[in-house]
Amino acid sequence: MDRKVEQTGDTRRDPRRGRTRRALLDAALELVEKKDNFTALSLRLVARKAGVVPTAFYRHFPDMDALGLALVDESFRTLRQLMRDVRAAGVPQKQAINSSVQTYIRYVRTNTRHFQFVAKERFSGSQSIRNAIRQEIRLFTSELATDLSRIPLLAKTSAEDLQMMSSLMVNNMTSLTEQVLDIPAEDVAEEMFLARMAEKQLRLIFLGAASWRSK
Amino acid sequence: MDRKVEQTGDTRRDPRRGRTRRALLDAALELVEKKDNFTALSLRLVARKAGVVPTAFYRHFPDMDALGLALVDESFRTLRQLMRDVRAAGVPQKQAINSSVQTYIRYVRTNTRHFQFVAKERFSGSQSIRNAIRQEIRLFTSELATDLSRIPLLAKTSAEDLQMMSSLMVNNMTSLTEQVLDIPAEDVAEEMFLARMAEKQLRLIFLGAASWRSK
DNA sequence: TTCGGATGTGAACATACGTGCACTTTATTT
DNA sequence: AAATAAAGTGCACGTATGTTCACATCCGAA
Repeated sequence: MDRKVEQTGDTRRDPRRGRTRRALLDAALELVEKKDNFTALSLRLVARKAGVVPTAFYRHFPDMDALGLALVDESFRTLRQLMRDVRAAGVPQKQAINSSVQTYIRYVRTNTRHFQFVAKERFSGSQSIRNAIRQEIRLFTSELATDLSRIPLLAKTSAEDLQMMSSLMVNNMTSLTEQVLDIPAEDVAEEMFLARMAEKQLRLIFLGAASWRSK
Repeated sequence: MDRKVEQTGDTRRDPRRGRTRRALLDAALELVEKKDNFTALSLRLVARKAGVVPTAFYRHFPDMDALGLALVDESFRTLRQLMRDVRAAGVPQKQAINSSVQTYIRYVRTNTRHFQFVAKERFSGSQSIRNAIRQEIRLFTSELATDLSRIPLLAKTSAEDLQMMSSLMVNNMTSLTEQVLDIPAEDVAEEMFLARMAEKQLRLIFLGAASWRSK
């Protein structure tokens, strides 16, 4: 954030910096797939994969943790983009559930490495990374809750109950994500099965929400 | 399992073996809390914490991965015990949901370290550990599905839909578990809030299941 | 063209790790 | 009391890691 120069010619001076920075981020993402873990990566390993000497790492990040935080940021930036697109198309009604799930799965597939990273680090990452991820998910859930409040059927549902419902849906999406990541990309049959299950689960949740009375 | 001697005097010869084995397992569990990760632990670190020289480790496990698998086994053994207790008390009806959630949370609290371990390694552990955990959860979900099938209201629900519902509930439990683990044990207010949310979510799921028609 | 800061390099350090090996200790079975 | 196998020890090795420092190279600004 405070990285950019205050002058206008930032893009002309940065190409080199930008490139190895990207290379480091990509190297880390790629290595997370192979080495089970982000914590399991070493600064030297990442630098090596990025085609750079270990000490060059420090020119871009103070330590591995900072790199991890950058990855969290990146991951949710793309997710937020998706959310915005979906929101622009209107809140999914029961009819639109199926296509939404399909879209989402395709999205997860095209951003596998970022989702893998988040799924893995969500609970086993460093303290700061865990916090960052949790914070993003919290935000995401809240936004979904306000989306829900605009559905006529849920117009008079209490704020707490809306939050409860959206967290239920986010849970479901999260779990779907992790299941999709856990099967090979070629197994389309299994993927379609997962999709059908997720659609049913979402539909069931909507059913429950429809007949929900605050008690 | 093939560890016990075939003779009768197993307990007289084993105390030493049994004790350091336990010490190693406990050391690992304790260190997982501090070091974010099981993969982040080193054989030497665990041995040190267990009060034993590194090479002694090999007398009990071929490598760290084996230790991890033993921990998975242990964790789910206790969870299965809980399941059996609950089942003995009958499948929770709507009235019993609240007390079930309370019971479960208390259970998570008294077995924090095992649950922490599973939550962390579920996605970021080694291949074999991930598989072991997934297998256990799958089994757990299936058992819950057959439990659900015994509820009169769901008597004529298809097997697939039952599976779908139980996985929805397991997701919810999983997420509750992880949320409970993420707040300090002293924060009873937040814990009660989580409990109330989880109860509502379960109730909503039951509501949805009740008005579920196979399509 | 020259200058200066950003980016990348290379060597070196202390430290930690996994594992192999020959050994001592311990406790039970004969 | 002697034998034996399991459990624990101590030492050594090759390898990997994070971080330091002084130095080289690049490239836009002056």
